[in-house]
Amino acid sequence: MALVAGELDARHVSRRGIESQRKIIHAAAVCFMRHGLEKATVDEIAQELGSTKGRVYHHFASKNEIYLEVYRQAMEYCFDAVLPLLDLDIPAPEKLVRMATAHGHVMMDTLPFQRTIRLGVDVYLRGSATEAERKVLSGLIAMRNDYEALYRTVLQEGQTAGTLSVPSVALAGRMIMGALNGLVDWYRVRPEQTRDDRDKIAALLAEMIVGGLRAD
Amino acid sequence: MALVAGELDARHVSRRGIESQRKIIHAAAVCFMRHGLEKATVDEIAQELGSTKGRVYHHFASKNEIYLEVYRQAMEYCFDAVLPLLDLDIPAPEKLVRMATAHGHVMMDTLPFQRTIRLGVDVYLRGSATEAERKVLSGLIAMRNDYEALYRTVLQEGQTAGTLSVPSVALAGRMIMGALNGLVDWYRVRPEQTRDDRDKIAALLAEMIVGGLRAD
DNA sequence: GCAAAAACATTCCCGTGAGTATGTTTCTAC
DNA sequence: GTAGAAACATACTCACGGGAATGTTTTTGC
Repeated sequence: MALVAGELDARHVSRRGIESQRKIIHAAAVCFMRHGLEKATVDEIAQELGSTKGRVYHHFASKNEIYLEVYRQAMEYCFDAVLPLLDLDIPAPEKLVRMATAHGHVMMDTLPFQRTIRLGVDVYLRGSATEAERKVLSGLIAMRNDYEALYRTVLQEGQTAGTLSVPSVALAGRMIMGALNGLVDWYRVRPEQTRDDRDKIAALLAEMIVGGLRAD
Repeated sequence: MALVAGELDARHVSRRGIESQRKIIHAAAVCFMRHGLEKATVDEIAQELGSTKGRVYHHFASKNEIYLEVYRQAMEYCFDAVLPLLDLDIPAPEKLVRMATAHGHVMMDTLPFQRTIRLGVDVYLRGSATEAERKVLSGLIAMRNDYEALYRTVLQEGQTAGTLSVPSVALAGRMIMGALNGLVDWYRVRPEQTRDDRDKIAALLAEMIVGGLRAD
């Protein structure tokens, strides 16, 4: 049932239904972040909505399916923020800084989602997943690889152009992702934090990361 | 029961008992890495030992306690590798590279342990833990903070000495940890991988990370 | 060599939470 | 306005796994 990982089937879905699904996904992300993927119960997700389990299982076939949808949403946030920057006609180092900054912002702005996919990644779903679910998961992992490939592309660009000094594109890509994704481990949303604070975090982080790769 | 997080009580423990505990901890780390903290059952841990649940519960009061011990062990590995380097009388950038390299090696060499603490961190144990367990966990988190502080100390050293250019010591520390710990997300042990391969990974990674912080 | 304690194995209990079955309400189409 | 389907709520089932209870073997101290 439901739209498994964006598989928009032809089945008629009302506006209200879509909106309900959106809310469930979001509530699930919050619960997953709070208690982990397993500890977060479906009842709890429903309660977060001010609703009951019936609503959740009307829109999703299983808890796994919800998780997969959170995953997909998280990846979409990343792509939406970074893809537009690729077309910019600027030197690779600058482009990389822009991409890293954007990614940092996404991490902070969509924290529950990003933290969720970090918790489970591929370890969750082992065994307890159906064949179909595993297939969706493979697609999502491929999606994440594609995303990371964007960075590698720019790294290679800079290496070729001579503006970057990258001893290993693969390793540099890993390093960038690690440093940026680490944000979800320590960043905490605080009410007194302004937009400016997040800007500064993202900018400084991006500059430090790319700094080690600039050609001197 | 058992040595909760190194709390070596006066109770007499035989050499055989100690060894048994060690094996349980190690088997648990492997299982935790494979299936996550919740999915990994105590029965499975016992099976990994070629034993039964009775053995496990003879040495540990709960599954949580095992997890805490894995956590502590993981941190100890880190400290053991990095602490000696602090006394070296070399410039901060070099020292930082050495520390980062050592940390990278630990990540790869003790993968199951490091991956385990990454899975749960503080999210696991929420609610289902006893007061005592939570207290031990706090201690372990403090331990991790202390470890990260080692890096911040050297960062500050370099900044003061003028050999490093660190806009934010706190943020730089986070960045370094993120980039290094990210290793456990993508590094996979492969039989054909030599010691040399790991050396190269650790060295390149460390250089890229610190490179962005050197004073020009 | 013999208690007694440690180091296990075996068996059982029982709460928890995913998923289901079924009822009730609200919307939509005609 | 009235079927009928979508969108929920309520109540139930049932497997799984943590931990306890209990039995058995091995080690250790004297």
